[in-house]
Parts: sequence; structure tokens; C-alpha cells
Amino acid sequence: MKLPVSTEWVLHCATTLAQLEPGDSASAAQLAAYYDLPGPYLTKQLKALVNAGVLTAATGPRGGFRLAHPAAEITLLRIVEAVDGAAPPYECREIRQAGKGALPAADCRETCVLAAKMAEAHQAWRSSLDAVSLADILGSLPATAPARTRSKLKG
Amino acid sequence: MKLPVSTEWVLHCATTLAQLEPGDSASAAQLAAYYDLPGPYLTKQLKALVNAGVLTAATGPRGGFRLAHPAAEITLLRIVEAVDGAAPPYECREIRQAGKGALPAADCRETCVLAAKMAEAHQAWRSSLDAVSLADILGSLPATAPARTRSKLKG
DNA sequence: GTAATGATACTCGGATAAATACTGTCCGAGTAACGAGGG
DNA sequence: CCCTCGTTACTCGGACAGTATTTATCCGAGTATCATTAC
Repeated sequence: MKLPVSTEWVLHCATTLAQLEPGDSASAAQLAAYYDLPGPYLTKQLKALVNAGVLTAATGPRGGFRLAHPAAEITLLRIVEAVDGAAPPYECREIRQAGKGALPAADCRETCVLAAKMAEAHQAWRSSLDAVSLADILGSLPATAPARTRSKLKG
Repeated sequence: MKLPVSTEWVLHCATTLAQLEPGDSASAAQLAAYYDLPGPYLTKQLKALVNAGVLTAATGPRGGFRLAHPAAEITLLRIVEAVDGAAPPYECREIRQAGKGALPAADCRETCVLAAKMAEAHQAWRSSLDAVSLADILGSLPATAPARTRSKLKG
């Protein structure tokens, strides 16, 4: 169970975008330089956030990416699932119905207990991430962070 | 974030082993036939459980695998982490210290807020799985299950 | 009848290929800004 | 001085290789069992 490395990229990039002044945006090239990341691949990931409705993208000069919603409405869960997909990590393939020990279909009306427990754990993970918004993250940064971020991003 | 397919295999196999009479064991070939799984590869995964201390393996005739501890002491977490590894899915590579926007080392004494939140979520997932033992799973099965399992496994 | 011994068959164990998904890269389509020119 | 228009340069967007992890497989080392044989 491993999250893509790009998860860290987009989490930090989203935090960065949340520090911009309203109406402003940052290009993929700027963000890539800011964090020393491969630009084109980062673009691909940010596009996934656009498809998920977390960011909006504008082309042309002074274009780039910005948050599609207020920072308080964007949770870490939405960002993570945008790049990694929302599919549960444990996929029940119903092996209890295969092989020599196959259970009759009548005994499988209820979902497999193991699958249910794994789904519960996944839900606990999701709830934990859904409880944290970008606004919460910004609140834990020093008050001087946004100005610094904007400055370094432009230069 | 995806768990190996073999996770389902070992969870079901462990549940099966927990239904055997004390002192009895099942071979990888028996378990593979019981669930219609690729035998050699299943062996490899069960071996991982042995290395993790969840199962014990005995060679020779009437050998095979059995639980290394009482079912009540084996949690789903130990089984899952045995096959998938215990490494957290989110790996912080400290990109905040790289690139044009690199933070000075003095500001990075505390762990990154994002990494901390991701670690919290992972811990929530682990706690959820650690709260369920094989005994709990057996308790939710019909009372006739163990006898049926033993019968079909031998045949 | 009992115990020791040798052969046997069954078990796990590690080293070896194929497949899938993540990672990284390139070039093209589209668009907003900018500057020049005319009114 | 203001508006229109053409150019420009910058942006995202999708199609194309490289690499690592997962999946699957094979054959060899080791051992408890079973039959045989001697006592």
C-alpha cells in the first residue's frame, strides 16, 4: 500500500496556491521551480486535480492554476483521492466463492466479514483526512509564510 | 494506494487456519486448492507471514502452516502488514527544503504539517485493523463453519 | 513382537521471468496579453 | 487620446518511453513418515 510520490507534490502545491491572493494563480512551471520538481509530470498531476474539481486551470499569459473553492472547503482527502483515485485499497474478489471450499451463493448475501473490516479501516483513514482542510493547514503555518511564499514564487 | 491481491488470500487463509483443531496444520497446496489460487505464489506470501511471526511452518509429510499464536492474539493489522510491509503509504521527502522556495533548516525542526496529518490518518487505519482479531472474525461466522472448512480442506 | 534402519514422498525455500503501474518526457493546440496603427 | 487589430509568447493538454514493484512460476534442500528387516 503505497501512495504515489506525486501525492506530496500536490499537497504542497495546493497549500502554496492557498497562500496566493484571491484571483491570482500560479503556473506549473513556477510551482515546479519552487519545489524543484519535474515540470511536465507535475502538470499532469495538477490536471488530475482540475478534473476532480479541486483546482481550475487557465491557459495563456498570466494563466495557471488556482483553487476552485475556498481553502476551508478543500480537504486533504479530496486532494489525495484526486491524484490516487478513490478506489479502496482492498478489493474483495470473492475468493470465498471459488475453489474446493466455495460457499453456496445463499451464504454470500452479506458482504464478506474480512472485506467489511477492511472497508471500515479505509473509512477511518478517509474520515481522518476529510477532517483537515487547507485552511487548517494554513492556520498552523507562521503568519509570515504567505508573503514569503508569494515572493519566492514570483522571483 | 493499493494493497496486493495476496492480502485477501492471506486473510482468508489465516481465517481458515484458525478453524483447524489445535496442533493441526494445512499445506500451501491444500489452501491453494481450497480457494483456487496459484500454489507457489501463495507459498511465498505465507512465508512472509512466517517471517513476521504470525504463522509457523513445518516441512515434511503432515507438515504445513499453522497459527503461531492463539487466534485472539492475531490482529488483522499484523497479517496485512506482514504481506504488504509496515511502511507508511505517504513518504515525506521534504520537498519543502528543496527548490527556489526551500525553507531554512531552522524552520524544519518540526515535522511537516502535511506529513503529520497523513501519518495521523495512517495511524487511524492501523488502529482500526488492530482492533479486530482472528477470534473476532471466527465469532461472526456460523457455528457450522469450522467443521465444514476442515472437511472440505482435507478432501 | 519390537526396535532400528533405509527409502520414500511430501513439505517449504529461494532464485528466476512476465505483467502492470508509476515515473518522467516530449511536442502540439489554444488563449490572453501586448504593442502598433488608425480613427 | 481612445479603440481596433494583429502578433507574440505563454499556458495547459494529450500522446510517447523508462523504470520499479507486483504477480506468477519453476526446481532444489530438508524432514517426518512408512515399510522393511534384524533382533
